Amino acid sequence: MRKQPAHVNIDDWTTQLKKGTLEYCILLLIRENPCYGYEIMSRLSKWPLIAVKESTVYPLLRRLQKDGCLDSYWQESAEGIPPRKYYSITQEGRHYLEMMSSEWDSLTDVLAHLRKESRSPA
Amino acid sequence: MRKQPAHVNIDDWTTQLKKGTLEYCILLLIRENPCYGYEIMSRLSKWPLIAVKESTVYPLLRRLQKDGCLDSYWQESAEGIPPRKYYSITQEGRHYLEMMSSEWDSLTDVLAHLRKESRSPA
DNA sequence: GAAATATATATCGTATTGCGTAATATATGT
DNA sequence: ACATATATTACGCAATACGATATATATTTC
Repeated sequence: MRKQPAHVNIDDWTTQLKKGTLEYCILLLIRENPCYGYEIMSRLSKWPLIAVKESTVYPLLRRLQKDGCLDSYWQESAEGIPPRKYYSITQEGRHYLEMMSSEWDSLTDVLAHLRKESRSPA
Repeated sequence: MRKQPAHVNIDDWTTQLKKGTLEYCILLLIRENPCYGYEIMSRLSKWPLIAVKESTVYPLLRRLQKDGCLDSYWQESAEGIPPRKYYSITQEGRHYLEMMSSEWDSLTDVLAHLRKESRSPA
């Protein structure tokens, strides 16, 4: 059982804000070079806002592969390090990424407009 | 029962992208002038990306009031038009909005960085 | 030697959100 | 009589991010 605060919590909001955005960030990372899950987690966690845990990144990668956006292959690592599952982007993934970028541009436009609008006095 | 496509769908993605963002948009609208639900729905629907239905905007307004970000009051309308429930922003709502704007700036910074990074060839 | 840490992947269950569908109520237009 | 516009509300579903946990190996620390 967890307490349900009667007040807003900015951390809860940023969790919601990540929905969809993480998928976009991960495809942007894999777009250039194949990546493995742990690597993605480490690289994204440099920005606190989009930091992710294992329980977020691994299911997301599997889903993107299931949906045809990613391919995967196993690769042995140096001694003592477990093998890594690399994900690479597919043609469909690149196409999807283009649409995402277009929608992202629209969203930032809308927000820029709303933020400016609401600042100007009536 | 609904079909579960094995491929990505940009409309499903934009639905996820709205999570959290809609809350931000609505607070930005109410920030300046008190608004009623139907009005918010109409105004947001001018941008296809953040168009909302009644089933989205009314629960959201109630939640924001429950969490202390909004106050509400009923007001009679012109003849024949049902009374309207107006929502106005509270001090806590304004404070929350400031934090949201800060997080939104961070998010756009991260995405701008990732988009630029992944375009440059290795 | 035992314990903690880093690397690396995976699963289970939960909370929250946006939304489809539908109900309710009033007045106007056709 | 029927559709449309205005306005609010309730029910239930699908998807995502995440906390907690499990597994396995090698290095570091006590």
